[in-house]
Amino acid sequence: MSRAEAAVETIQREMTVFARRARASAGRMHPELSLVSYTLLGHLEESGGCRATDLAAHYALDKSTVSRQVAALERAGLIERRLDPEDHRVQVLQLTEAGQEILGQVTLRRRAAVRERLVDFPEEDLVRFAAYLERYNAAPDGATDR
Amino acid sequence: MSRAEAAVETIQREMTVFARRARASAGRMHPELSLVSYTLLGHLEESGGCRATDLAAHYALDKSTVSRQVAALERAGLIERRLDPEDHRVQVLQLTEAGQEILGQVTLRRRAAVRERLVDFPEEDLVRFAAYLERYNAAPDGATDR
DNA sequence: ACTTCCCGTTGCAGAGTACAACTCGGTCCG
DNA sequence: CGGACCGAGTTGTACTCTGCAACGGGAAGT
Repeated sequence: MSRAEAAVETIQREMTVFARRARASAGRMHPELSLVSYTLLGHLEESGGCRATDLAAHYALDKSTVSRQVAALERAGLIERRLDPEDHRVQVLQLTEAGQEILGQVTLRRRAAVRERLVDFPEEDLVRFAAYLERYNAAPDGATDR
Repeated sequence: MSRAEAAVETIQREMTVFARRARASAGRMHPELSLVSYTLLGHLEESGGCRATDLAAHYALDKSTVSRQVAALERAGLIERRLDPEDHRVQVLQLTEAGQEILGQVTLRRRAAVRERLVDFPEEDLVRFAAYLERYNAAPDGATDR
C-alpha cells in the first residue's frame, strides 16, 4: 500500500470517527435540534433559502426524508415555506426569526466546543484543513462514493 | 468572525456533508456491509482484536448497539468471539477469514472510489489531510463535542 | 389536449440507537 | 468465607432516520 493509499485509508477512517462522535454529542449538546435539523438550518442560512430538492441532493438524502425533516422544522416554527410564484411546484424554504435565533445559539455552543479541540491548531492549519474538506466534497461528483 | 472561526465553521459543515454522503453511498456500494459494520470490521482489523466496550467507547456508541452489531456480524460469520481466559466477563472479538475477505473486497472498492475523488490531490496534501484528521480526533477528549 | 417530467407528500418497512433493567463473572473488603 | 459493589454484555422497549414505492399536482413539450 503506497503512502498515498495509506493516507486515504486514514482519511476514511477518521472521517467516520468524527461523524459518529458528532452525532452522539449533538443529542447531548442541543436536544432540541438534531444533527440533521441543525445541518439543514445551517444550509438554509448559508444559502439564503433553497428548495427541498436542493437539500436532498446536497446531503444525499431521499426527498421523502427531507420532506419530513422540513415538516418538523416548520411545525417547530424555525422555517417557513413560500410557494415560488414562478413555479407552483416549488417551495422555497427560509429561516424564520426564531430559526435564526436557535441556529445562532447552537452554532455558538458548537463552535466553542470545536475551538476547544482545535486550540492548538495554528490558524494556517485550520484554513488549510477547511480547504481540503471543501475540495474533497466539491470533487467531480459523488455518484461513486461518499 | 475571525478567519480561524470561519475555517472552523467550514470544517464542521464539510465534515457533515462528507458523513452523510458516506452513509448514503455505503448502502449502494456494498449492501451486504453497512457503514457501521464496515467500520467495526475495519477497527478490528486495525487493532488486531478488541473488546466490544472498546468499540463502543471509540465510536461513542452505546454498548447495547455494539452488542447487536457484533451479534449480527457473528451470525454472518465475519467475526468470532473468544472468551478472554484471564477475565471471563470479556469477549475478545476477531475477524474470521471470511471477515477479512469481505473487508478486503469492500476496502478495495471504497478506496478506488475515494482515490477517484482525490485524484488531483498531490500525495503531500493527502498525507497532511490525514494528519489533520487524526490530530483532530485524537484531541484531549470529546466529551464536549464531536 | 396528452404525455411526460419534476416537486413534494404519504404509507410502509427496516436499520441504528439509546436507555434501562438484568445476568454473570470479578474484585474488594470485613 | 460472604456480601457489597463493579464492569462486560445482553435483552426489552421505544423512537428517529432513512429509503423505496405509490401518488397528487403543477409545468413543459409535442
